[in-house]
Amino acid sequence: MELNERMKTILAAVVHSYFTTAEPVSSSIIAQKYHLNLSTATIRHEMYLLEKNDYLWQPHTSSGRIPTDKGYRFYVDNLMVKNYLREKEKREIIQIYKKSKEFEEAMKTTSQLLSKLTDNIGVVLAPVIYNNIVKEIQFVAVGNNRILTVIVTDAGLVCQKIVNVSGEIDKDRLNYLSNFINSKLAEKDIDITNLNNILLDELEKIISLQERFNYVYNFLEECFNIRYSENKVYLDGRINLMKHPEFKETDKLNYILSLIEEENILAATIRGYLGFRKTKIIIGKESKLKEMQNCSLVTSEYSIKGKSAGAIGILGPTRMDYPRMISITEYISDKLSEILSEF
Amino acid sequence: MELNERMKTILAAVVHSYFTTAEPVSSSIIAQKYHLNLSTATIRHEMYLLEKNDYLWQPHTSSGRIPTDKGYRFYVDNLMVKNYLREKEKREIIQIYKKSKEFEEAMKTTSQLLSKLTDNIGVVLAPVIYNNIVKEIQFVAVGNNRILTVIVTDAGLVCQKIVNVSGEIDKDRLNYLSNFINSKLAEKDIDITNLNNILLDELEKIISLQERFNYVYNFLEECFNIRYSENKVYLDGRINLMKHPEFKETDKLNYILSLIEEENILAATIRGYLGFRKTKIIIGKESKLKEMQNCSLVTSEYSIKGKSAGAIGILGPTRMDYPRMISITEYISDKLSEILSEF
DNA sequence: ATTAGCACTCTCATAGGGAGAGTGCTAATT
DNA sequence: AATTAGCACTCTCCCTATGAGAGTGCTAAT
Repeated sequence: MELNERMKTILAAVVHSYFTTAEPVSSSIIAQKYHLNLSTATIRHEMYLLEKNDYLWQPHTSSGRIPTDKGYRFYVDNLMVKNYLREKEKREIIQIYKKSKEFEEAMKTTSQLLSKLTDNIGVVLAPVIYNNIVKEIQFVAVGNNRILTVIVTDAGLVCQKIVNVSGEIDKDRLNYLSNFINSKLAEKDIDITNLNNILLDELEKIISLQERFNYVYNFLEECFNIRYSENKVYLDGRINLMKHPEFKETDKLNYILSLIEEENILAATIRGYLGFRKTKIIIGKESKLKEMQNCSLVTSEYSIKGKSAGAIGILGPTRMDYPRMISITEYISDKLSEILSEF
Repeated sequence: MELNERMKTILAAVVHSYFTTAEPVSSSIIAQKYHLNLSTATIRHEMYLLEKNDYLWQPHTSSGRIPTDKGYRFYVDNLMVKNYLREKEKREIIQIYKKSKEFEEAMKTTSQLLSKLTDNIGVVLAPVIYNNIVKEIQFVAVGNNRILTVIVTDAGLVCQKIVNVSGEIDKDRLNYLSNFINSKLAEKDIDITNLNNILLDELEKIISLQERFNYVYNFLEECFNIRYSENKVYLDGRINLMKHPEFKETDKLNYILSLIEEENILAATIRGYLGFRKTKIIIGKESKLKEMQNCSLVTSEYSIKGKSAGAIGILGPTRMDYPRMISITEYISDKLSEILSEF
């Protein structure tokens, strides 16, 4: 069924009122607060139709109405008015970011900003590295039997790993090795995912010539074995959950807490939604995760030097101020992109 | 008032029964479950005295009794029977640790182990570095205008920092610099806290002689400026809170959630209790933090190569199985010490 | 010193009732 | 044909009452 204009107006009013008060919305509230010049009976009739079409639902007969996931979806896709951050808010965000001189700090600041500005949970996925071109590899002997491998990518991301080796470390050989590898890297663009295969193939050739490289082979294999599955996630504002009346019910709180406990699952979920467009909104049961059924997630991708790198987002009850969540997420992802590109 | 033997027995029984059932303990329950060969009236009389002396309290007149913080304290200090982990459990812990090849992994594994084994929140404070002797410093140019500084301490801890520099990096100068610094480090034991002062003093001398070092001065100042306040904390098992009936009450949950939201405060609190003895127990209001008033914290220090490095702990409701919490915390801290010492 | 006995207190579950909010339906109005 | 007034009906919420049950404190007897 196609919604007529009046139904759209009423749906938008219900979404707005329910977001504001967290109470089921009655026909008289719509009539009073939104000046539609309609009687409550007429509004009631339209709400009845909206309910029949799954845009609204009632906790019990003779109570006011609450938007369904479908109702929120229609609102987000067709009804909501874009929100713009005030200049003052933008300045404050920029001001706070000025203090972030390092990568880790920028990530933390971002999740804090997201949670403070939205009163929800702020989520930041660290940049993925696997589609990056490897620009440079350095080996640093730390102590007597450990080597710190530093991989620098074209986007300027730095990826480190400490590997234990048996036996003394010969610094000259280590130098020779890194010079050799870096010369190979300069020749062609090697994706970090292929690092292992390509470089070890190259090394095979030398090893057959120069036996003395043999001892580093195992160590290199370990160095290049970067675990892509390990997605660092920065979360902030869990306590904000307690501000929302929907999470007064223990089982709903339980769901969302177990969602944010398993950071890997949350990260994988967010990644699963990426790539289609910059900002993405997942409302309640639209997610396959049962833990997310009472929540909405607004995510926005950020980039480093123009190349998509990761995503930020906010997680809260489905009853949220979607226009504002979107504008905040988008603005912050833009700023984060700028900052990370400068590093 | 000095507690007589019978009062001690009854107090221990109340603590045990309340831990098991989470229900206020009545005189008849004590009589039935703990076979003291006393009538309920006698037990009631002793409980009355225990209450008068603040070891027990009643939620309301004519209800059973619950231990107070003081009651738990007396139990922990004088009554509880030491618990020993079963060999099977020890083996399982060792087995799980075998997978941890890296520092970061060991930290995460530890917090997970703590939370899984105790059904409470597992806390791990990363090793503090400020009382370590600096053994070695390496500079690695990453990209064109960034330098990765790697500081290795005598305990084998590695501390890294990326610093932006303006202008091109001369690799020969960087080498010269690190050789110079490492020679100075070999001469005397420099505490990491004094790194900045001492080395920059030394550099001053050279700079006056060799003008070309001037450009690195600012950069070094930034490199050595390690922020000690930044205490990395690993937390796991927040969801376990929901298993305990005491946190069904929203405001109690609120308190503990805000405690674990501010990881820095939690870390500082735990650090504040360290040093006196290996294992420390903080019960409810014994902590000055109002957020901790419904919780207990059991912490145990771990060491690296015999030198105290950090602490692990578990955080849960005051109604907890103290003997078991202690044995788990102590055993895991021992294992963690071993693993970190081997790295 | 211990205990049996008992009155007393408080919680908890249940039921009833009245107020209030809000709906759905129908008949009247525009 | 669309809108609305009117009204019966439903459901929640809050208050009160009531009785059972658990547990205590006290006293007198053992």
